[in-house]
Amino acid sequence: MGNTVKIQALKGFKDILPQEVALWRQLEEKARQIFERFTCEEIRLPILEETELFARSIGEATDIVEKEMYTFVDKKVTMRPEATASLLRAYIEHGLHVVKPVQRLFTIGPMFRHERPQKGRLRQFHQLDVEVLGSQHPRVDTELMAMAATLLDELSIPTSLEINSLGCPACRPLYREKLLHFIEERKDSLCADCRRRSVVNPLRVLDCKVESCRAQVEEAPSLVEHLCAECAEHFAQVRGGLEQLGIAHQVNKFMVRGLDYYCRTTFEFVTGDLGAQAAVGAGGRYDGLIESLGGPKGCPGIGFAMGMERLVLLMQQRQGEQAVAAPGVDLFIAAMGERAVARGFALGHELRRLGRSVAMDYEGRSLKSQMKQANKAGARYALIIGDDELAAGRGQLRPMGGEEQRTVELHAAALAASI
RNA sequence: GUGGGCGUAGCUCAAUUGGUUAGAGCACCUGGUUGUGGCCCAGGAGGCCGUGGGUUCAAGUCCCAUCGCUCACCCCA
Repeated sequence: MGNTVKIQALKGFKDILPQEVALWRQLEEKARQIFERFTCEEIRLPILEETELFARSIGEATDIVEKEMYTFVDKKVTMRPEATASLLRAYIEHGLHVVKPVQRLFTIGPMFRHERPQKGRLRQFHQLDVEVLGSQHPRVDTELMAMAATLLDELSIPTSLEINSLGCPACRPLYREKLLHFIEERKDSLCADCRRRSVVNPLRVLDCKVESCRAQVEEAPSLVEHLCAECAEHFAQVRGGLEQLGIAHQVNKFMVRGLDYYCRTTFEFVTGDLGAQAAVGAGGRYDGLIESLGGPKGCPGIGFAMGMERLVLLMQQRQGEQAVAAPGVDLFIAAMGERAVARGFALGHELRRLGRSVAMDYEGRSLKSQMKQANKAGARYALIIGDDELAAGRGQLRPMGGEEQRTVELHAAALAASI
């Protein structure tokens, strides 16, 4: 031990310890329950995909593809940095559009990005991901946001919903030109990052956090004012739908998305309780993407992802560190002496086969110590077996709640019935 | 990739202007008369003070380096 090198988890990779797992399960169960209420079906996807898939969908020039992917260079495969690409690959590969004209799918699992970790941001992180494929109806957009809002609401996580429209290939290029012109005019007074953005991804200048940039951007031409007739109508209907359902939201005309594939509706659920990581969920429409990945022509899609670490952090803030109920132990078998332990061991197995959770200590500790363990394990009953009990074929069944202890037959079926 | 903060027991933290065997709480183990949990009491175990150099009679404490964690920028869920 002395001179072995300590091995620890990789930077940005975290163990989720038993105590925390309870919260994760709570989140997963609630998410599945609500997604299924909105008739979404679960799909499970591989973690490794061809590198090409992500390069084509997310965009060659994005930070994710440029420098954050975990790629096996020699094999040309990558650990997924997000779920949409994989899900669409599966959708196309299995011809799911033929099976049903509108597919509602969700998936839950780990994603990988080689970023510098910080609060609410890890290198292996987990997302809830929902995609609706095959419809461009604005009600679908609304429904998806309604579903996310429902989940957050039922988790008691307060957020605000911000929406915007990014236009489509018909109107965005025109807007982009205008924006570039606007940026060019005041290039000298923008921050260094924004000057870089103006080349790489001009829309990003809109959501710069630097105060001096923000002030100027206020006067920048906005996306929503330059939408084509179809996009404007679509956006109006999405907003109308949200109002109809009573879902609070506000238009943030400076909200853009980092991934190339988004068009029209984009949205973000934001919180002020996570430091710099304000977005707990975000998504948008990507009508051209499926076709560009080799799917059916003109097939539209929309989806969103939620960061589970961020949700869990917020759940912890809401619920405090209160110990979530440990998995209940029905019976703790406290046996003294080798023969009694042997008998208890066999009895315990039978009880487990009968569906009871049974704990036992094999270390030969004192009865007092075993009772302490039973208490700590949260056992509902303790069964005490010693030489006397063994001889009589009976044991002492002690309810841990404080009720009177009684003598019981050492038969699994009888015991199972009384605990 | 760039900055700031922090590294002492499993966890949360103490340790005077550098001074001798580095402490506490929680958790853990064993007891508090025969074989009975929670509360209480007593005892025990548990640390190369992140690592490596340096200054000094003397370093957990000061200096340098390095590694790690963390927050923020960037980017994003």
